[in-house]
Amino acid sequence: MGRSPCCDKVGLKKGPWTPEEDQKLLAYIEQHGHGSWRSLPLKAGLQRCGKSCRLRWTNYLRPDIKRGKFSLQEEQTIIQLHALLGNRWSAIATHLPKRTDNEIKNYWNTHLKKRLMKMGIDPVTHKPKSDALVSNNSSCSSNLIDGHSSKSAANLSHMAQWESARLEAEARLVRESRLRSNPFQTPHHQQLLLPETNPNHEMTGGLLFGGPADLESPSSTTLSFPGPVVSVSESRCSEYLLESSCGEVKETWTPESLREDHEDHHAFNNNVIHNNNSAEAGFTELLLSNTAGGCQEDEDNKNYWNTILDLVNTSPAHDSPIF
DNA sequence: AAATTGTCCAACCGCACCGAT
DNA sequence: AATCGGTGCGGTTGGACAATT
Repeated sequence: MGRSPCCDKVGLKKGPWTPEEDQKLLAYIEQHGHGSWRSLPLKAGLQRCGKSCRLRWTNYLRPDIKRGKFSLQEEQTIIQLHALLGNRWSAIATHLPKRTDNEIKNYWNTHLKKRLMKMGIDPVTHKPKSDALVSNNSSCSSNLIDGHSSKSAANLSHMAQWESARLEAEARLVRESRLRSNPFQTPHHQQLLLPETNPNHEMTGGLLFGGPADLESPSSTTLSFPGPVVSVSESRCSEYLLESSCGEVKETWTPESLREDHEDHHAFNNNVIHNNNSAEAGFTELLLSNTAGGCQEDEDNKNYWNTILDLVNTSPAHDSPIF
């Protein structure tokens, strides 16, 4: 389409921000909210493009940012979520309060990815890099992972696909909900009014969802499949998750059946996360605890995650100065 | 002590998405 | 339906700093 640049680059400053610039940006947002990022620099007296201001704010100046070393718990969460979501940093960041997607991305690239590789685990697939490596070394800890069936891995991949879609919607809701509670939020953008209480919330996939009357979700979630692009309902995602985790998928998911889901995706849009806490805690819990059914695949899945986490936690490399 | 190499992370860039027109 | 502006996302870069030779 050939878009015009986000701002006139001529005369605009690039590179590291000075304390004075930070102060100007902070002061302006505290007083007015960011409003339109495009027009902010001029109003705030900054020689920066709006995009640069937004980045500086979201990754550095925002008051709700935690800086410093990642805790073991945070590392585990990142690894788990990355296994399911891949490089969906913003979705992952949703589950790590006060961490930015950029920070998580950097931490993954500089620490966790290397650590997994050193352990012989492919950081992309989260599986041992080669079967040969495993079969040739029965004492190798990665053997524990590879004992896991390919069926389970396939299930995991399906789960990831669905969970990914759900998380996207979830992340959006959480972001918007946060904006609501953020005193510096833009006054007219992205405002979302969540009900304070919900008399009939139900557990769905480890999360609390309100009834249809709760609110209209800002957008649907779209998945890409071989075939038509469809939207699927939250309830269907959860069903699928449960089915997959037991290895008992009851039906083949054809484009037609998925299209049916498109029919009721409105119901998905009407589902709402009841509050931030349940939204942020829900998924990880689901990941590790939706094995209540007790079927073999459940155990396999649980073992898979436990093994990854154990490996990371007990790896000598973990304490090595290399990392 | 100086030069080289490696690591980290803030910031940039380009693209995609979404809503408005 | 097409276009446009605003924003968000993920990949990449480059400079500062640390470690090593």
